[in-house]
Amino acid sequence: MRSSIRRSMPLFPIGTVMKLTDLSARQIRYYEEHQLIHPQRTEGNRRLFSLNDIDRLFEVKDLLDEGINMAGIKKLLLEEGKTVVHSDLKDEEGKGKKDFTDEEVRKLLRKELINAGRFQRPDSSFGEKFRKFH
DNA sequence: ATTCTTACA
DNA sequence: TGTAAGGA
Repeated sequence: MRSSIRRSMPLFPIGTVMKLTDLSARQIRYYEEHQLIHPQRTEGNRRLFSLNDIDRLFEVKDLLDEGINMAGIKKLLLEEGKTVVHSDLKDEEGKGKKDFTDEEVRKLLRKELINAGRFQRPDSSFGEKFRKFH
């Protein structure tokens, strides 16, 4: 299939994920405890989230808005999780979910790099834009 | 400046 | 879930 960057590649620190998903660090870490996401760690023990982790976070957020509790969310996402967790080479097959094109990924990464070396900037639209890819 | 873990007036 | 504390 197309030449895409593996969606499970560790890329963003928790701060970025917070802005993207509009979830608190507390919530993100809590969902990790519940095996809903599996961010990797850097040598310094910092979490690095992949695009798959972020997708999952959005799903969790949606389910939460629908009034579903952790137990329910885990039951729903954990099954599918078996596919996502080990999806280094393939993860969209049979799930009906679109994959990011290299250009889309590069676009996101570029934005990250640009904002990485600058002060604090309140961004409220990126999360929605990102979400639109779904 | 950021993120991490632990714990709870 | 928020938030403070103390270290990396």
